[in-house]
Amino acid sequence: MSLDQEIYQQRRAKLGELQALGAAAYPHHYAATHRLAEIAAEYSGWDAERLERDRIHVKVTGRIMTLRGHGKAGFAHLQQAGERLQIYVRQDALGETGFAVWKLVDLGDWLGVEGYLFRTRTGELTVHAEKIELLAKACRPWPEKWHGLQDIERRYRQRYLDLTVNLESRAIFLRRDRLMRFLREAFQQRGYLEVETPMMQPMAGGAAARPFVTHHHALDIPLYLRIAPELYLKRLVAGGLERVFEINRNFRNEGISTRHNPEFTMLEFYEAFSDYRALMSWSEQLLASAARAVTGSEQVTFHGQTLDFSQCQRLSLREGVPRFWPVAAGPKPGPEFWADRSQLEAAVAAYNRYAATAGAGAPIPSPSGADAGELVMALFENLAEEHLVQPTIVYDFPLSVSPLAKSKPDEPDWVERFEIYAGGMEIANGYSELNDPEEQERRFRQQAGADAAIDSDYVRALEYGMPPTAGEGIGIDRLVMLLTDAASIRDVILFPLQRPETVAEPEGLGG
RNA sequence: GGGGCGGUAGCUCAAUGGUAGAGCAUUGCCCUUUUAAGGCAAGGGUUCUGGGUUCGAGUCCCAGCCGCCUCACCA
Repeated sequence: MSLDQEIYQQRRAKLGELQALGAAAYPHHYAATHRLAEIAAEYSGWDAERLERDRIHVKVTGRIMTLRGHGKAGFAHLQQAGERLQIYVRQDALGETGFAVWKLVDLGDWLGVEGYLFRTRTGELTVHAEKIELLAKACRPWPEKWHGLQDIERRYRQRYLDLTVNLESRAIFLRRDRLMRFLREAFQQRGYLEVETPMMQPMAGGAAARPFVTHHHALDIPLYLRIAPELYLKRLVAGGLERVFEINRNFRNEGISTRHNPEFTMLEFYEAFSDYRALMSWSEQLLASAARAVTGSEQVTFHGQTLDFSQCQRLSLREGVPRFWPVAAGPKPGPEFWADRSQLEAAVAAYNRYAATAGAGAPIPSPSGADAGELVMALFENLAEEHLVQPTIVYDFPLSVSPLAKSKPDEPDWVERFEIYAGGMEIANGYSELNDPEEQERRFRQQAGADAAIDSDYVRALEYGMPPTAGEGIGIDRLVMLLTDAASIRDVILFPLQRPETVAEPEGLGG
């Protein structure tokens, strides 16, 4: 029998002993008078004399995190919502039966304690227990109290342990919650309506990622988990919901990395009678206020660097290529390299030679097959992205990589689109929305290929008329990473996708 | 999918190719103001799996599984 199983059986047996003492193994409720945080807030200033004079009776609950037996007495720390409070028990205060219950208590158990506050010789605020009740037993052995749970895989798999033992992990999710509240409030104040659109879609549109496929039995049709809510949200704008936002999951059947989880949370929002310029300014303010709301400052530490959200740098995509051109790759492309096919291909060739020799990056495949826009985009992503540590708005993208964005009036091959980068990651993407149905249909057909299906209801919605609109998506998980200095997207997602585990059964319940 | 690193007791970690250890946790005894409580004693191992080299493998080699990092994929 393994130690796990041995401990499991010992602790189940203790539940039986507890019932023999007249207690419930798993009681239904416990009426506490205080949260541990309330006790800390109200009585941390009280000295021993005052606590003795105005004796404060409390009933508290918490999980046992430390346990120190002293013969016919003992100490423990209860933890509740990240707060700890010490309790002191002694046989003469608890009585024979109460003390027998104490003897059956283990690390990790949930306990209800009734008593009065006092200060120990070392001055620690402590509950002098008069009555204790086991509320739920930890039948599995608890992680080590000092080093805690380090194994990164187990921290994700068994988040319930991680959240209790690693309080910095708990703090990340409290910050995440604060960000979500802030964002909802900010959008409501700007007159936005929060909506929910289908996560199961008959066609996966709005982005170019591989979808997950499932099947609906009653209708006998394939359904796709959405890769973006975009096309549904814009239908709503066409329907007169002039400002809408949605915060929810997208699903992309692609690789997993420190910046990618197959399901991730996206904030998408659309406002009528607006354009990408307006959204750039508003996004800039939004990020600054979000940083302040969540961290208390517009300057945020991320991977040892200070990111300043008080203002975004701005840079056109086309400028980015010469700006971040590495010396080792030879002469910089000229300022209008993108307008001339031969200059562009020369730049790609120079970059590819550089990528091969320095091992500094991935080569850009098949320059002759790609159109100019794809090449400029590839150059930008390979050269610039990692340098965009300070919050930066990159604007004006090639049309060929932006099938849903509206062209620039004076440059038909370029669109009114921007992305926001910070910490070397893309965190937002927005544009003036294309609302000409014929133009949209042409671009869909070009993207999908002649025979492939396109979302013709979306085109139909545009045919009824969608007002001029600007929209944007913000990657919430990555934003949380920035605001919590997280190294991996998995640190900011409670249950990141992992290969399934086979759970060890504790051969409990007497076999 | 490519490359790099890792997998040892419940947890955190040690161990030149030579008897697998420590701290915490667990069990028993002592202990009525401790706090990583303390003292005495005990139990606990498929060293990820399978092959191979060797007198001898946790250690070296090969294959596989799992994880992390990285590159690729991913508007």
